[in-house]
Amino acid sequence: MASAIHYAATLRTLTPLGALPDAALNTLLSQAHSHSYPKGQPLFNQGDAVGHVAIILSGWVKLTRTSASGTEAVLDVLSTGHILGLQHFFAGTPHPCHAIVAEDAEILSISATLLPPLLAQHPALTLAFLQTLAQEKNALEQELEGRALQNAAERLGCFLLRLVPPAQHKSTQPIEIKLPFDKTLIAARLGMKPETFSRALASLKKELNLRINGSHITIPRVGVLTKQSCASCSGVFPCYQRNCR
Amino acid sequence: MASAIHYAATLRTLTPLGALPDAALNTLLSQAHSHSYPKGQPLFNQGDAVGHVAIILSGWVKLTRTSASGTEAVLDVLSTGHILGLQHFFAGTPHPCHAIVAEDAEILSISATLLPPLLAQHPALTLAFLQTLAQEKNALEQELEGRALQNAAERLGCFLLRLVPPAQHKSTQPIEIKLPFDKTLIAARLGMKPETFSRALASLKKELNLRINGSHITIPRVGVLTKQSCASCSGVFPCYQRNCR
DNA sequence: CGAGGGTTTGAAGTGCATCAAATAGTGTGG
DNA sequence: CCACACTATTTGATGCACTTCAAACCCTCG
Repeated sequence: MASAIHYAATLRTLTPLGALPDAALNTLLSQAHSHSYPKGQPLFNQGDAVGHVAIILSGWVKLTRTSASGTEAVLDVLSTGHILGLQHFFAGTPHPCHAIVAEDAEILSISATLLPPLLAQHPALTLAFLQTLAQEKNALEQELEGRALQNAAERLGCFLLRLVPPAQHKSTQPIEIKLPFDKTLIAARLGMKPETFSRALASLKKELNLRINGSHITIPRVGVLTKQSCASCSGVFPCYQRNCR
Repeated sequence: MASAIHYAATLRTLTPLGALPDAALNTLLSQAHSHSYPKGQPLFNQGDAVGHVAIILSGWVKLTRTSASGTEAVLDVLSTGHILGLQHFFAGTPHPCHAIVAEDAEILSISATLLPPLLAQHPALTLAFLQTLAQEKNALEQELEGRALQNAAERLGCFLLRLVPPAQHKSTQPIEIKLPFDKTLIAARLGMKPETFSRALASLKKELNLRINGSHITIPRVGVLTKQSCASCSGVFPCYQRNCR
């Protein structure tokens, strides 16, 4: 456990907590604690009561649901700046999914009891949460569209594109990106099996002359990848409000 | 166009507008107008600016996205009490999807310009919107899980179960339900082709002794359907916060 | 009655999953 | 620094669920 005040700047730019005035944010952070979690550790499980919200400071956390027959669906894999449990707090339901650390993570916990008075005092915070949730819901609908309309290779291409830094979206130079976590987890995140992921990547490599070295991938021409991946999608790259880093 | 005051009671129970005091709701409704739209009519299109929010008073509206190559994904099909465009208003983006009337509908339009002052004056409304959005986001994640883990027949079974009135969830008597819209649209809503829908229904019919007469379906034992449909899903029926009627 | 959309049925094709096994990569203890 | 154990990733062969294409059927409505 450590004090969390020195994360203020990060939280201000990356999360809706930026809607709070400095003093209120500092007060809030003085009541929060950050903690390191190793890969594999659950932050909460499906069915748990929502006792606190958890802000990811670093690392990756996957949200999953497990069916009665034991298969696991990965809903999302989240990183710095994402607030876990917020929507469950507002929905008034227990956690409907598991949150499991996918890559060693630093997590800031805020007790749910602190939120109601904070919301009452700071309407701007409430609106900021509303905006965040609305954008996340849009992103989720886009995800659903992708599952319906794109094949495995297109979904993967789309994922790779979202790893390209915004400054290089229009670049005509080769771009090197690094996969942020396990290929197995990326596969699950994209709704496919590891074997399918591997074959999809191989086919993209062939078509687009990707250079692949473990988790490092060089895309010779971003524009060409865009053309192949965005064909059966309703948006045009860059299409995601929320990106993947 | 007609005045909308007489919808107050409906809106109070079915929508987050119920968080408003009577006077404020009535004022709001006096500035809103209801209008009938025939099947097929678009309420807004992908890319449109968000000029107003639209509350469904009756009928059905489908939300769809169209890919560059022309295929259509149905995100949801919505009915009485759902507020269209709210999340796009809060996200600050143009409409990312089409809203098209699927069955003749009565729609109440509220200009988006009315919302900011209303939210400023009524924090309870803001919180109610937050709750609604959070629940809808949960439902969407459940949908995503379903697409990942359930096969066509299971998704259909799940859909049929959500048409059973809550009072009869535990009943051991045969229940008759009526499909609320076209089988073709239900198929799209469930992420399958009409042919697949038809075969899935036929297989459920055989396994569960459904009686099928056009859009009227009799389920001899709800519990048996539950067992077959909820097997590869993380929830236990009744699992949906929001239901389908 | 006839036109046209919704629905069903059949036959064939396709993409992804599954199963199985090889290979590469990573961390551990000696 | 190496051998081992273990996991991640790739590759091949096969199966299955859903799609696609085609045609029949059915139902409603002018």
